[in-house]
Amino acid sequence: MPASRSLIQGDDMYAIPIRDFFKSAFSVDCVIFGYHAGELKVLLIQRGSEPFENFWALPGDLVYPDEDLDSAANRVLMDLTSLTDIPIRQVHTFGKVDRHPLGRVITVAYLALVEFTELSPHASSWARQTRWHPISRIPRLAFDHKEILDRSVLDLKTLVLTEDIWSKVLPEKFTLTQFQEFFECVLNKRFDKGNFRKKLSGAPFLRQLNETQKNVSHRPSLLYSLDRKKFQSARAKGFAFDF
Amino acid sequence: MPASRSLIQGDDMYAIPIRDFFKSAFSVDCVIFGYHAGELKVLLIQRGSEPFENFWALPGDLVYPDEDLDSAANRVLMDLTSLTDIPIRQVHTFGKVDRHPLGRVITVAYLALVEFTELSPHASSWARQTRWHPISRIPRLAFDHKEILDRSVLDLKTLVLTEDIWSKVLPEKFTLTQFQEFFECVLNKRFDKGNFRKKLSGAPFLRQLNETQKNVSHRPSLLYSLDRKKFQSARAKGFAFDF
DNA sequence: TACACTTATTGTATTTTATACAAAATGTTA
DNA sequence: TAACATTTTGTATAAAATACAATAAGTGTA
Repeated sequence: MPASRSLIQGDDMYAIPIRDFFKSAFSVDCVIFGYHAGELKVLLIQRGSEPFENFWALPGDLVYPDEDLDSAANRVLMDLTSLTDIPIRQVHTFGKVDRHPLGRVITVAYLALVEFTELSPHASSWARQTRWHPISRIPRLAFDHKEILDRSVLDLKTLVLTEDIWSKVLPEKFTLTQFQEFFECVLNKRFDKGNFRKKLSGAPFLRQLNETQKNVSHRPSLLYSLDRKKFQSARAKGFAFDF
Repeated sequence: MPASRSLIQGDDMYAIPIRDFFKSAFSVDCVIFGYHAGELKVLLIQRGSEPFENFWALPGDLVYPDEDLDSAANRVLMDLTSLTDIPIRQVHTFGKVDRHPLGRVITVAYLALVEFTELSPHASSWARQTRWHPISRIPRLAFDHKEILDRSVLDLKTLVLTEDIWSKVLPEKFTLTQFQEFFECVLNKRFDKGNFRKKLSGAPFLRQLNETQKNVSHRPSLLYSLDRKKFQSARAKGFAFDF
């Protein structure tokens, strides 16, 4: 395509009328990962209408003309889970010409991570049902959602090492074992217990509490909490886990 | 916004007619980084028309209705530099409601890295002029392009450690010193010469050639070349530089 | 109470990697 | 041939990663 087709940049000699450009839509799709006790799942909806009626799909929606992209992603998350205040991250934008049967629709994928037992997603007008699916067993998905999901799983692995998106999956007070199990699950690796703790022992963002586990039939663990401020400032200086 | 406004998902009781969603456009903007001899620059254009006439801006264009996102980014790069076969990477999508004066336009930012002396970008119908600007001295930019650029500089630092987008900035045959200088420049760090080489000495993707520098007034360096295949397979196994 | 049991926590010895710095090598140039 | 500039190799030390063992502190049970 010659540059001269361009209009918005100023040359309209052979240009497509600009109104022909303003006939597209964009959507957001949310990859909502759920973690609990060593299991990683993803929240899917079963579509209630065409196209791809009855197919499982990532929850998503068209973006309103007067709505920011990030707001749209938060809205979808909110509609489905009633959760606000969940950190979300943009992953990638998928824009193949024919990816949507109804017209030209590109979609911006977002990723979130929550504790899935704390959350009962409601079916909604547009979702026949919602269900947590283990990431290891995913049904056939609508649109290009499998590609979006695969990409997001990779991105999640990077993100847990650099950002505190895991802050919502651990209880307010957690043990180092829980902390380790989470990373083992997401990264799909095992760590030596002693060495894992040694690595974390200097971390300024882990506050050791004067409290221990209760009612466990073994030596109770010390409890820790996350100091978000200190994590952010460590991150700003370039900190990342090197698991 | 209530979920019930959604239409594409199936509920049209209170919905905005779907045609009202298909009134947006999207563009791509290319952050073309140029490297040469320890200097990092970015290619900007001076806009030839409104909006933001005469402002410096990232090269970009609206995406045609029948054009994939990646193709559009390649087209912009091609129009401006006549270079094909440059690896590009999607960075982020910027979608604030009012980011474009002509209507709802979200933009997908792409990043590329080239050797800037090998390239004479042409001014074009839509670009009054083009110029390489050192990343340390950037003029006021049109739209939200400063935000896009800042974000891309950060992404570049991550990308050079994990992907071979640097493959186009080094000559076919290069010295380890050149290799080191490139990373020092982009990452804005200094490395010990001996230790830097030691780290690289095991790298299977660096082929040592039976050839040395010519016409240098000091001990000539051995020349190396990149084995792309081996780099890719190392990368697939999780390799990344840890500079 | 004493002892088994389970997991937490600390420790230690070994290997590997990073770092700082120096020495030697190899071309050009005067 | 010696000065010069950079490459290349080496070495000594410090730091970090790893494997694995020992000890601690609860619960449950004889």
